[in-house]
Amino acid sequence: MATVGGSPDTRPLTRPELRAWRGMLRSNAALAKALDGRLEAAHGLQLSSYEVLMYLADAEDERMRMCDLASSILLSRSGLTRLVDRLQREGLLERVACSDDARGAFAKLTPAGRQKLRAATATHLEGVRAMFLDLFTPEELDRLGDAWDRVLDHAGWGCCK
Amino acid sequence: MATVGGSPDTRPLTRPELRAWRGMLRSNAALAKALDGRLEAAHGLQLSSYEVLMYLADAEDERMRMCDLASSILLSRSGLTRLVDRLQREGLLERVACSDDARGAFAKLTPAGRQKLRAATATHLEGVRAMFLDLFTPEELDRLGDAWDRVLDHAGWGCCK
DNA sequence: CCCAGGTCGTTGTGCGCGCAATCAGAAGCC
DNA sequence: GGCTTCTGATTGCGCGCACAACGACCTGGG
Repeated sequence: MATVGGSPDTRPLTRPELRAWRGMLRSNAALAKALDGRLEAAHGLQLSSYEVLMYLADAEDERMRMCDLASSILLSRSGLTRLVDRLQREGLLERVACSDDARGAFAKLTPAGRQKLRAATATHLEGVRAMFLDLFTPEELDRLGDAWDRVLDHAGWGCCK
Repeated sequence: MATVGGSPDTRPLTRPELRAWRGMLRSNAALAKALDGRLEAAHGLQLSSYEVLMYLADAEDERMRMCDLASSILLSRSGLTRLVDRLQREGLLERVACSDDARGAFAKLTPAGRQKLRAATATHLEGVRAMFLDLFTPEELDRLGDAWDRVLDHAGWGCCK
């Protein structure tokens, strides 16, 4: 029926394959849009802004190099520059010069930023749990985690990005 | 230690939770970027363009209403208008008036579009299999499919969007 | 010491997207 | 039939992002 020949698998996706693949795309889109919308509505904060504040809060001394921050939140360096610009303008973080590398710059959380993050975190975590985590048992979450590790590892993102 | 009180679960994410959640975000980003890059490099086609052609090819008479197309590929109507503009300019599809609703318009695959899709599909499917589907057993894919259904169902996307 | 090559952050530019407004046409109501 | 109301598609506009180019700076080899 299908094209015969041993080339790298190009058959159309089977139903289960389609379900697994397209479901992931749609779920991700739905979750991202919903969570971003909630955060925006409740605190006037973009999801990407939230991620910046969150990584900063987790970092030592609440500060990170622009470069590391960019790769943490999966953004280009130029994109991060502008994002940090906006957050600085809102007073949620500040730029701090780097003493041992005059090229470098830190983004550092301000008290206002810390407070904003606390409020936003409640909203965000509540959403993540309600729309995602709570739908699965701990065992299922582990399975999912394994799956992602497999994907990221195979894509070469576990190590170099 | 943590804040005591029975409010809707706002504790920080546990390690397994974080792994399941952030892994999904990163996997999705990695897959999307990689697949889009391949498609772009091999055929000068965006992932979103590919999706349009694909849905058209699957549709009856290889044509779909703009509206349906937009919701299929999770794009705003205005976004789709421009995307179809571009694809039309490249000759991959054409606009066809709708006889029973003068407001409506169809996007219809051209022979060139069909051919382009055939070539791109090989690249795309190969990528999806290599980077995602092949990493899982059929049983695991079913589990994943179940997971997505749960997420989408709970988000109210199974029915109304 | 000096220079080549790499890295960090910023800026110019273009692109794709969503939102809101708009227009044409359909659908319901009296 | 004439009115309001709704829907499909397009357009104006602003935003956030990536890419490429740039200047400042670090680093290693001669």
